[in-house]
Amino acid sequence: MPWPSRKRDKGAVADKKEPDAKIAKTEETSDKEEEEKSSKPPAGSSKSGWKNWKKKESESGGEESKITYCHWLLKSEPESRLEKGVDVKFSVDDLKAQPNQTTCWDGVRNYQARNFLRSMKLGQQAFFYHSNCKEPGIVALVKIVKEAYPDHTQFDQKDPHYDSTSRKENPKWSMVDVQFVRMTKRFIPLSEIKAHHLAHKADGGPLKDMMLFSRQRLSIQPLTQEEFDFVLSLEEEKPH
DNA sequence: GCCAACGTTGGC
DNA sequence: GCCAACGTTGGC
Repeated sequence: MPWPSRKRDKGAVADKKEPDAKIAKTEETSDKEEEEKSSKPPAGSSKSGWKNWKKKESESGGEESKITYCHWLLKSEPESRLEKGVDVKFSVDDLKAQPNQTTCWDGVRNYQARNFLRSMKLGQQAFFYHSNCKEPGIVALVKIVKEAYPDHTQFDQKDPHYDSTSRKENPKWSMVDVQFVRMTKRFIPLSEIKAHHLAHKADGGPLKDMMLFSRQRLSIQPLTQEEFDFVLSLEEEKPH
């Protein structure tokens, strides 16, 4: 079942040696486990960390952590690049070439991205985004066909995303399965989305808070319904 | 290839 | 717990 797949998001944790203590305070506060679904501080985490996270959230998104997201943007690199000797390229054509045009989205090693992965629901749609390439932008629509389960690559020493600190009894990292739905009617370049984002920051339009720009390094990001609808409507327009 | 943004690490 | 150094992401 594990299809070969090389998604983006090597996250900073890929070769960390000493996890725990410190980490538990910083990112795990915001991201660790499932506690944060509720709006209370995770058990055993520092309050200040939680508060900071909440603050950051409202600053960048203007939304509360309560809102449930229904749409996503997934970054993947369409051009070859070696990571620990392994090519991490995974373009939309690579996705289409998979059995059932389905892949497991492995290799995510960033806590915030992981938590978004874990909140994905069966059938939800996502944009497939090409990053770190000549023409960054949205190329396709995909959907979640299997909800979060342990990412086996964290236990595989040969894998570039191996995490020696993760225990089988309590895996740190998750993945979902995604299936190709269709190409967008045209390529929607980052530059165009960004131009709308800038305009909307001035006039309060739907892309004013889009995470692609406020959390530029996050490889898995949620979109609000309005953001999703607006971006999708761009495929009907003439390119410019 | 450059480098800004930003997350992580580790000394103090 | 602060913060400088460091490493990675990813646009350009």
